[in-house]
Amino acid sequence: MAAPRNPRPCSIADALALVGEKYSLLVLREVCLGNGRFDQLVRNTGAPRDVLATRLRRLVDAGVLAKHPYSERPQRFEYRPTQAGLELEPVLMTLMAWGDRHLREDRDRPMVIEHACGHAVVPVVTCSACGGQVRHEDLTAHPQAPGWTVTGPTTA
Amino acid sequence: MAAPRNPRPCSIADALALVGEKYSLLVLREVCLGNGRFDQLVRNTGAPRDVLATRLRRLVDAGVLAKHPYSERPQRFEYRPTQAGLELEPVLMTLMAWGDRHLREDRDRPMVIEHACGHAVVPVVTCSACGGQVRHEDLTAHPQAPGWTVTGPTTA
DNA sequence: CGCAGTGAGTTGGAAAATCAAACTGAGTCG
DNA sequence: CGACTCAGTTTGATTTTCCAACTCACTGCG
Repeated sequence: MAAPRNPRPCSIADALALVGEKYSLLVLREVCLGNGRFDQLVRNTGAPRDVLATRLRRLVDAGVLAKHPYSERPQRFEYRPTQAGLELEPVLMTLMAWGDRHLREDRDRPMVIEHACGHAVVPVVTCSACGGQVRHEDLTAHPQAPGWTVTGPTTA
Repeated sequence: MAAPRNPRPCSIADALALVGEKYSLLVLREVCLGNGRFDQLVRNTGAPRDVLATRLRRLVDAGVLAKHPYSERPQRFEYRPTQAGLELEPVLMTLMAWGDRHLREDRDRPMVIEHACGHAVVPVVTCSACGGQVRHEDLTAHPQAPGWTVTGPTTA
């Protein structure tokens, strides 16, 4: 009885519950750029210090970031991405490309990422099975949990 | 004057400012799945109704979603992704794959997306120039704005 | 007609998160 | 010693979120 809130079970939701809080992905961006110190993170993300401390704790606990000491004696740490953290970087790249494309008319992209091949990265999401692009019209969703359809739950 | 907070200028930040608020990407997920009606969105995302209304307004204003009437007289609408919205779907797919990989040990993925090629989508982010995978170790960042380095601003 | 029901929100107030600035504490530098 | 750095923590004030209840337009049903 009483279904308080049971939204669709989904790894997108799970992922966002972890890294979707305000500033978390900006922290990851900075950490991937090599700016892993607390005060750098404050400056570069704009996060309030207390919020940042909270986010960092969560991300470390979840295994997305790890703390690395860069100085004993005046004990100092630096945050770095774990393997899991690094694997989120393609998500950031794709999001950046989307922002560049849709949130800026002109060519004033504030940051360009260069790929090992020598070109500016323009990420394309592809299907690992066929190599083709992952586009909406080529996708069909198959919810595995009972009761969760894609055309509308209809509940009954 | 007084520089209150000027974080790094970046399209990731801009994109997140728009679609990074709680529930926004879940709304987009549902809308891409074809569940674009208000009450469906409430049920499937778990968002409070007032928050959902606020998010929908923003996403429509920003051109990520559009309102489509599916009934005159008892005026009823449905939200659908615009082209810009659809182009965010690959981001969702990549995020879902990350969640499947890192937030679940077993193979109980709650939703499987099938690609036109017949296989379950396992998205890979590639460089459009060379076709190679976009991985951290192959990337070099080039901030375009002055004062924003990748090894630490140093401010001075 | 009268009245329960649906869809798409809006309203009101309590609870939680965010924000800014000041503070702490270990330790170094001059 | 006194000033400074870094990595946070504390303290209140401000904003958001959350939830339940309510509205409004309209559609059946009997």
